[in-house]
Amino acid sequence: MHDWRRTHHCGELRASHTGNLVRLNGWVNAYRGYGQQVFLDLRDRHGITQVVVEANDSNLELYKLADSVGREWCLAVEGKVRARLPGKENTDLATGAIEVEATEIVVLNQCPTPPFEVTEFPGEEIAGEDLRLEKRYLDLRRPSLQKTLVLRHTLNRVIREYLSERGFLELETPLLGRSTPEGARDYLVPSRVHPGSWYALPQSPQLYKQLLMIAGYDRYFQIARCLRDEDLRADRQPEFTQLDLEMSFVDQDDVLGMIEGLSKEIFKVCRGVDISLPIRRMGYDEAMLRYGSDKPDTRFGLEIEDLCDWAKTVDFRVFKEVIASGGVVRAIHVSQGASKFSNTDLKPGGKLSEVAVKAGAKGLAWLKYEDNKFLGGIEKFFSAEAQDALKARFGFQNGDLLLMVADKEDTAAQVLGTVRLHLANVLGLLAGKEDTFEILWIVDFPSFMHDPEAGRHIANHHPFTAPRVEDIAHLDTDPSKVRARAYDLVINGYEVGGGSIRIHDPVIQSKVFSVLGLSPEQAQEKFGFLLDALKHGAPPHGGIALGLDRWAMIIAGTSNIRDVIAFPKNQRARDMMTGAPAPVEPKQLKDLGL
RNA sequence: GGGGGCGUAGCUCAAUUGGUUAGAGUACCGGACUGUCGAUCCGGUGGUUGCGGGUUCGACCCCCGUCGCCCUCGCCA
Repeated sequence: MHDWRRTHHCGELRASHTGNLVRLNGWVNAYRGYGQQVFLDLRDRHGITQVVVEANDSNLELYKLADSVGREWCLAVEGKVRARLPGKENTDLATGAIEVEATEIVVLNQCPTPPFEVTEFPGEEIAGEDLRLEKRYLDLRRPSLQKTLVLRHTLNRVIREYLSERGFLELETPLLGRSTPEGARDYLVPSRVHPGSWYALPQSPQLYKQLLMIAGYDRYFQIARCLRDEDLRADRQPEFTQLDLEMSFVDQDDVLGMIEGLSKEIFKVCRGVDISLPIRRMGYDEAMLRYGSDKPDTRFGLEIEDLCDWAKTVDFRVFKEVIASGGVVRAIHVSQGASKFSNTDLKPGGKLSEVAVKAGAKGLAWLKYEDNKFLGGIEKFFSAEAQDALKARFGFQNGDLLLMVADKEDTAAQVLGTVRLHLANVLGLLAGKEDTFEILWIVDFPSFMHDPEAGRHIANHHPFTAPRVEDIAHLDTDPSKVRARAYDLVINGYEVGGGSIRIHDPVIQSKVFSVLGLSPEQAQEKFGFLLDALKHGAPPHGGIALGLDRWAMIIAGTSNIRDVIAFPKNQRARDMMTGAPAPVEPKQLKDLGL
């Protein structure tokens, strides 16, 4: 072959190309020998084309070569496009009307028998993930994984177009920065020039983008890699990608509105789904009360009900004591749930009870309603009137189940939030919801949470989040009452974005540092550059960051973040393919003074 | 660091709850076949049951330790 370079890709040829002399480059997806014929499916990222070699008197060499190739060999094929025999078209392939009758084949590279099958078959289990991650270059040949990486590209493209059209500048910020207190554990990089000193890789470009606002770049975005040295989860990687965005001279509604428009565009282009605007907003307190979570999955019901008023009226010591000590009694009513859980599941040590206990509950109280009466053991503590009130409150039907938790408010919320998600899984409430996207803003977060271990307040969002104007007075008196001008974006129970209006007043910023237990000296030492910058005509500004890996997960319909990252780390933060992290040469350490 | 699950042929899984020679599908190798398309049919190779120790007449199975992978809590401003 004088030139092996392709004239077409493997998803391109149609009946209209019949008679053309073409060259294809690709990988052997499948081999089918049939007597004196060989069929090869040649695959590239665009599609699959069938190549055929028929033995005759003059092409013995070619036939032998075609008969000898293995899966995943890389080939160049030259041949003539011809229509398939009538009735032999393959409607499953875009190129199924034609085939290429090979006149010459060049083996660009061989491949040993792959350690797992690259070809995917519906309903068939693919190889284990650790093996696939070790040979990721083969795994990434799978069409489904190629589709998710194309999605990542489309997502980035939509974002760049949408924001550029609206006057945003895509600007870059340093990877080598300064370690700051608060927040996640930093990845550190030793300085060779300054032995004993360290750079930190960014947890986010937070401070730089605020400084860009102060510098007058009033609409900024960046598709930024962020790094946090914390333990991994199914939806968390140590390095991940955020759409980082910041705007000057805006309030909360401006940022939310901009992201709502962008979200609509993303879903339209990347998923073909039309979401309706505006996106629902829910206060943090309401989310915690009704769903026991600040990132509620609202695709199903099972909402949490507060039973304090009712619990006060009953003669049940457990409830009485909890209420008396300032706690709450809350419940989930599971319609027709009684038969789904045996008394053994519900009793202490039982499956469902353990879910609650592991989430922090002391126990799970329960009532079944069968034969028009309550059963479960604790119903004897409830008077007929109390039982009637309960019945009316939930509209009890025979077969219903009530799960109750009495505890401190935050514990009760967390426990029932966990139980609620568990119930949804066990009861299959999310089946058939693959195309449902429940999007909502969570707003009005408390600015600070008290950390009993450290004996101080910690920032709920981050230390640069502006308090609501009417709450500023509480900074000096009772910081726990301060609500933040912060917002999280939640889709189907995933936190996919979070941001805030920032503090642009150096006095308030200093006050917040003080609430967080930073002395003026410490604040000056760690954040002096920011406090100084805020004095130099800082504009009001705010922004948000979207977790693009999670967006890609949701749009791609996977619950595994590694499915949407080309070269992810495993759960112990190791790159299974390269073996990173790995020891380095002693000389490298010496150069760094380590 | 805690809790849970898993580890058997290259791959995906089974092995009747401690019992004879650890099986199946697929992949791979060989053979047959001129319209296949997850080809089919016939035959074949392939096992330190993650690793180490223990209990037992006997261990894939039970016990102890250890390694690895996954989920989760802590952690993730």
